[in-house]
Amino acid sequence: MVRLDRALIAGLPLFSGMAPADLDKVLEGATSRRVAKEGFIFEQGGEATSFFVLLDGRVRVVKTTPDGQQVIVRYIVPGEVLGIARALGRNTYPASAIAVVDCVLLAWPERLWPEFAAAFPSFGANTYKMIGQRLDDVQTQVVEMATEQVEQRVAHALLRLVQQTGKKSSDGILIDFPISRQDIAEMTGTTLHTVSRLLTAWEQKGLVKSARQQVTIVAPHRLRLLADGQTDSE
Amino acid sequence: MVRLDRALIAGLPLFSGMAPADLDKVLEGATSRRVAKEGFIFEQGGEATSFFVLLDGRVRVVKTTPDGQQVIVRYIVPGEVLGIARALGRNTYPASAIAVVDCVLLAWPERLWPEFAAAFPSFGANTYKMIGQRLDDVQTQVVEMATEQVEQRVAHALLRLVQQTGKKSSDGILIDFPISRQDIAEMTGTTLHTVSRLLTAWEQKGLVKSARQQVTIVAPHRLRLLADGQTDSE
DNA sequence: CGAGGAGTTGACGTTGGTCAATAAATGTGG
DNA sequence: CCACATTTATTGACCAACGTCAACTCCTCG
Repeated sequence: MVRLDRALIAGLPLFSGMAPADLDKVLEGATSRRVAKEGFIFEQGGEATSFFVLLDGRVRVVKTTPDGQQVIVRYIVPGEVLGIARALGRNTYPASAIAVVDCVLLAWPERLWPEFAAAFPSFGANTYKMIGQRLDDVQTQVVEMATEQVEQRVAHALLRLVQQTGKKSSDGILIDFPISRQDIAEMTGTTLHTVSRLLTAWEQKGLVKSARQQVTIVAPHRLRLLADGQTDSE
Repeated sequence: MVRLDRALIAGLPLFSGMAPADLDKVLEGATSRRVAKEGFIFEQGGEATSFFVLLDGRVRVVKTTPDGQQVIVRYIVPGEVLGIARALGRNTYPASAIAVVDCVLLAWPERLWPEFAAAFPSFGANTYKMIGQRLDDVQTQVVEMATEQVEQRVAHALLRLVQQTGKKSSDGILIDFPISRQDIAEMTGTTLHTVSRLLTAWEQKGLVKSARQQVTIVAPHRLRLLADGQTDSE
């Protein structure tokens, strides 16, 4: 068994404030896991056996309705936690997690969560913070969906992705993983057609550049104005 | 100072599993508070000083957008907790809480939350469960907003209210607090006009009965079918 | 009794979804 | 390396859901 290096997790918000020796103890319970692009990390409705930290890659968290429609709940970037269903009192996963690109994760059995929370005080506090942040995010999303037009919602979604995974490129800021029109539609509750039309319109105005499974934000500031409801007199 | 009786909180999920002596300790930090109908319990953006348990009444939790639009995030019924912002790492309230009818609450200074969590293990576990439930609720709401038509969303909202606060009456199940068309609209991201039209249509079909600030569900099962997308061939 | 809040309803217009056809890019097997 | 299938994206035509605007009624409270 390969010994995992504590440097892997030392910098993560969830483990911040913990002593090096404690980090080693945490790592004793962990196993590392690779998941190929488009592979499932866990599936909606499946028994919640493990929770994860993403070390490398991108993960898409998706909820599927009984009639098969999909909604992308969030994207996960390295350093974030996923699959903490049981820690929150559930014993099945409420959504599916899918590798957007090849991914590397650490996995722990769910039963260790309460042990960690009991043994390491900062772990518990960090958890509350993280969940609080997440609750906030999703509540903001509800407000957006209730009050904004599609154009604003899509703009907000792109800006959030840029914030999370933006990478400077020659043309502007690139969303650093493959993302289709369909994906954006599933994040914002619209259709790929409408997203396509919006992106081409924005491209003509010089706000974004897009290609197959790729979006670059050229003028973030102007996109933000649009997202916040400026009717963009042009 | 009036001594509060531990029976007030003994039955609540948040405090379940705690010893009577511990309940008394918890109550030592509490003060009771009355808020008149339409009064604010706390305000969005205000410094988070206290968290609360609702003992009697109904509370509406509302988020207001920069341009003044309102979204009703949830309704609180007796026994539930509200205002736990700081426990989740925030120091301002992310929404406003307004008494829908005259209310009685218990209030604790926010700084006691971590103390309770540290001193009483079941308190921490109960908190996780509660937050988990709430996260789940609001995520379900996002999925609904993304995939359903207005009619289904309104139906789901009413069914949820019935579940939470339904009271048997001669005509069916009454939503047991004053609720306007505007309120329902703010829960579902639509307009009072559309809600009004839906309710009159449903009333003609015998699904509901409505009056000023009052809704009674006559045929919950048929409303559920409608909510779940049966196009209701009639 | 008057005013303001809540609700209803009609007419109309717009947003954005549906349907359909086509093109471009990517992967696959021979 | 080419032919073909598949996935992704674009774009036009059409239309329905639902929001907007406006007028009016009814209830409740002071």
